[in-house]
Amino acid sequence: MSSDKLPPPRERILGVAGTLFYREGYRAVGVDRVIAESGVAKATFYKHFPSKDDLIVAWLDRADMQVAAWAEAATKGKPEPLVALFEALLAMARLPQCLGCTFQGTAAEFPDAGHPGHIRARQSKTSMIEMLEELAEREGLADPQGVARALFLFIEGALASIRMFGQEAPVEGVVSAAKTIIDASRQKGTARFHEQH
Amino acid sequence: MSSDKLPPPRERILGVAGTLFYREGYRAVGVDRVIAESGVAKATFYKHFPSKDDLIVAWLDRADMQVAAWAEAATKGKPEPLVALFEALLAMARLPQCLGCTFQGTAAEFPDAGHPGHIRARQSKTSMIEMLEELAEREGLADPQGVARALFLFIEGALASIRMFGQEAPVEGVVSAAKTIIDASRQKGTARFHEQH
DNA sequence: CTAAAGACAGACAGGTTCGTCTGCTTCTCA
DNA sequence: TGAGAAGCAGACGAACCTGTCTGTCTTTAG
Repeated sequence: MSSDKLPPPRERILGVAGTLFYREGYRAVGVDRVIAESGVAKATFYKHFPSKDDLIVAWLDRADMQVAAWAEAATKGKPEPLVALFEALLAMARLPQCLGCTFQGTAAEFPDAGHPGHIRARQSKTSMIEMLEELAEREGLADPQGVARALFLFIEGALASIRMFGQEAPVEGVVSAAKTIIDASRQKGTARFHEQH
Repeated sequence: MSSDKLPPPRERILGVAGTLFYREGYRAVGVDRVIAESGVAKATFYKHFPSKDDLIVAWLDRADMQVAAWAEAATKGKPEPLVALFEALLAMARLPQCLGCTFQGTAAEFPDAGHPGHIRARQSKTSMIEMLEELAEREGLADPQGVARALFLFIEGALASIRMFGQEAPVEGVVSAAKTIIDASRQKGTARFHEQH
């Protein structure tokens, strides 16, 4: 009674491919394996995704939606949305299934800036920066763009560390470090005291 | 008269392989291409590097030495070595041949934590963190480990951004952001004011 | 009931991968 | 001068890759 019906082929392919790509990388996972593990015919696969690159981009589209939904849920209605975002980041880093950022992995596996996957990954990161700027403005911080970019570097650094170190990544301090950056921008009177030198 | 002698085969292989691996990735560059471009016989190649993984690790050894030398040169004798390190990082990011961090790329292409390349990359990052801790202690900062880890995230974030965005990476603010973190740790009296909440 | 669309199964082609192996040449050093 | 080490050149195999194609079966719509 409980869902004896499989999801449609396209969804099965995308689910399997996303998991494998994220865990093992794009080049390490062949199309044949995606096809076998999603229980689909080869012709069906190539009907939905004319090439492997199309599948990669489709997966990145899905991943971008998931990231956006995660950020939305983490910040919505919070009094300090930026701090809340970093707390959510830290919580995510502690999940065993968190292996870092798939967009960073995409840029590393396809260094050519013109590759469709690289382009899609860059889009996602650009919108992440824009979201941070928007939050910084909404909190009335001085130099919202500068704060957003500094915080973006923190996020990227944390995600890269997770890929490198796994669960032992040294990211515990990311929340308080982010607070330091945010608080420094809150002191409008003594703004940018660090540029005295 | 000026060096009509080629470097020995091992050096040629390592030089060519390093450049190609860094620019295009490990899986995108086959051993056949490394052999062809370094003008070496296949048997010679496999004599010096019994497997491709051995070549990868040898390249990472060399890259680690280069990074250590770079950090040494950037901080040696400077009154504020941590700040100087970030200034050097920013200068490096502006070089067109800078494409990000090869260790991050290694971890992304070989997500398996037990892969020889991943292990070697993790070693390099661990020693980078230790160097930062040492510098933080030498500067007499409060909570040197915490500062070192926060600064490490900045470095990793900047390097990941370079891989993603190239020359347009939003890293200009990394120096002043690092100063903010460092200065916050210098105020020993009001230490960790950001943890009031 | 019939017709058409969609999915399954799998062979096949052309290219690339890593690594082994066989000859031949050059250099070094005793 | 002669022997051994090292390097060059390239064939070869087995596995793997992406993408195409043929054919059968099931489902759905009119």
